[in-house]
Amino acid sequence: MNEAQKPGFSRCNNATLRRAARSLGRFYDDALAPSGLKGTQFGLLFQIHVSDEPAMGTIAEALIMDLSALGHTLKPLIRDGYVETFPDKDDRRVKRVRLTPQGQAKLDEALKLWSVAQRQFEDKVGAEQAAKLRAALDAVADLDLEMPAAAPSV
Amino acid sequence: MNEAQKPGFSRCNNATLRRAARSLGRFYDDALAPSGLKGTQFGLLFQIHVSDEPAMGTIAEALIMDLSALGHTLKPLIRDGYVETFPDKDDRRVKRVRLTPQGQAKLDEALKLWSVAQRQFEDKVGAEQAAKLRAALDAVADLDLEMPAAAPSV
DNA sequence: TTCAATTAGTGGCATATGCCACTTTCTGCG
DNA sequence: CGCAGAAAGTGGCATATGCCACTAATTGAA
Repeated sequence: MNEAQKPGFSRCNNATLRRAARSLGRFYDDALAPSGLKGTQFGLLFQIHVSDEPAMGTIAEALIMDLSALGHTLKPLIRDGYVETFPDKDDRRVKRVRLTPQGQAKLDEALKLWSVAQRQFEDKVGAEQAAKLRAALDAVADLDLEMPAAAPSV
Repeated sequence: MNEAQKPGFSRCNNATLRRAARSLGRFYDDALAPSGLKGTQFGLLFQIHVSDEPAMGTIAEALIMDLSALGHTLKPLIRDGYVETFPDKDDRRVKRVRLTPQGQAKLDEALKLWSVAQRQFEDKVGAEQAAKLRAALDAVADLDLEMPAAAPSV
């Protein structure tokens, strides 16, 4: 790859991040394939699992994803019977989410496959390096980035 | 966010990466919004720009994306007149891609918006840190990760 | 030369994500 | 109490990505 190609391109933090995400995503997807889950779905099931019947908004916030996107992503998981929703007792606007027994089982199954990929990855880059990378990524994700927004004088 | 939530989740390198990508993606998307381009489209136009009438396969390889995905992503850009394709002179299977004059203009326009976002980001995390992060991400993207693939004895 | 295998793309199908407009509930204030 | 405004989701629409099956064009070897 000559000077003009990747280097110039990779100065963009966003593009570099997406590129890495596509690459790693395929790897984890492949690893999880036997379970029938995608990496994203696995992550979502796991997030639900470690939370306590979270509200949709809570999940969306934790994963930094759009609420409606979460709704869309949840649909196949509900359709396949891995997840179910129910209204909050005190606020009928709130919809809570939990794993079904099948969802729990599927997650357990996927966790085994995930471990293999995770270990493989960490063997390659080093557990320490991986942890640092994740920390850096979390920091980036939680940055309070905002466009100058046309600098309102007020 | 208590112990059970983000920390457990964020042990997954893939999930952490996607989360950061969603977050940063929105930031760059917002910045580019006035141009009408998404971050991905901007990246794609730029990649085409710095390459020399690349074949689709070449672009897909550089961006580590599926060839068919590239084809899909290219469609809106072609429809909007920013990009055009033409067959390779020597190999009729190969389809080459280039920016139209409008595409070039749009890229120039978007580059200004991109710079603002890029600068903003680097002011926050430090240019040095950002460069390190990109290097780490490129390293991850280019890792030769492969599943044991059921260890074929042959 | 001829045909099997390989290579480059396409189209269909499915998930991943976002934004926007709209509905339903709540909340807070007058 | 009653209504304006906020908060939580939904549905529609569009792009982002991948996989698979299939077509067209090339290549390599018999």
